Amino acid sequence: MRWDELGSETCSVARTLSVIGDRWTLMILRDCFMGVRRFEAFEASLGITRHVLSDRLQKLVSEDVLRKEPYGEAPVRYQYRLTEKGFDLYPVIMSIVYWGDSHQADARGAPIIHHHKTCGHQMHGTLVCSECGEPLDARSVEALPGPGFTRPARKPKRARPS
Amino acid sequence: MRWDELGSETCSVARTLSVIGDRWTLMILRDCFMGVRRFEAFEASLGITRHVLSDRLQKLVSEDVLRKEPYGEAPVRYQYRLTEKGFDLYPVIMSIVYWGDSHQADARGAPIIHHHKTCGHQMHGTLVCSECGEPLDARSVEALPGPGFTRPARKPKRARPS
DNA sequence: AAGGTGGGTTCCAATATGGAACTTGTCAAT
DNA sequence: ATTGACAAGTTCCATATTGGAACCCACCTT
Repeated sequence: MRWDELGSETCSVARTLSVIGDRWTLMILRDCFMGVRRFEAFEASLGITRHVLSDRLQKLVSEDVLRKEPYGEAPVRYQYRLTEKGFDLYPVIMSIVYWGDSHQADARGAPIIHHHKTCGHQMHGTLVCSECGEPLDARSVEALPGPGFTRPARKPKRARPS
Repeated sequence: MRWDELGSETCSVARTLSVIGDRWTLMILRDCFMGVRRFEAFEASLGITRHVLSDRLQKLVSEDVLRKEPYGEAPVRYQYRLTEKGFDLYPVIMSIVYWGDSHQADARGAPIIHHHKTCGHQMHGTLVCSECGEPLDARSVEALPGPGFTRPARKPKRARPS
């Protein structure tokens, strides 16, 4: 399966990864959530090549995750900002951050701590059940076919020449 | 910045992505959470090439996200299973699933629904504050330097020949 | 011994990425 | 009116990474 076919899979993971699942896109989005907006700022922050950055930003804009808006006048400059759809990726980023803090941090601890303005505490994101509020773990969740389910067309094993 | 340098960045997103942030790894992990264990089963499910699959499984094993265990006897077969560290990626996968369900599903709805055995409801994962339990959104969270923080060494802009 | 299976490796062509230089439009200073 | 600077890209080429298919090997089964 090639990368551009992923988006048409009957799987929300595949569909999401067809948008954000490449080498650099999530790093770009991390920067967006940190307030980075300008082309050169992404470049400096990420060490990504301009070529790839340009390509990824365009893809994110075409997927409606970012929008490109002009600002200033004469000279007009552009900034890339998260759309609501892009904002909704916050749980993905925060889950990634927490896993990194838990499992990939050096001895000193997490590089960044998060402060919840609503309650005033230092916190991390926790995934809970939308219905009962209990923390989720894989063992207590069953996956069942939903309304958009299509039985995967199992690719026939390539026939060996007989 | 090259891919193999990502892991040494002072950022939990970068560190996490150095482990799971490539084209196929998250798809492999999705399969793991769905109960796929054998080499050929991953291949059939993903349509990934054997070469890349082999490489990714080895990387995940070396990062302690999966472990390779022999089972059966004569012939010995192998299976790849999630470690606890791998299991902890569940929130990442579920956040990705929910975003895909919300924004990339077709008109029929989500391909998979989730049933929480603990409470008996159909549900999705929600990210909440670990302290107050309120749903999180980016606007209500401040990021501050933590114990493992190191001021990023800003790469000097390459000097233009004067 | 011939064929099947699981779990890989090897090889080559096609893609994608890294690195650096070049382009375009606009401003600001000399 | 030129020179230089800056933001935001594009272009070009060398190097890495993938996709696709074939090959390998140990161990069954018939």
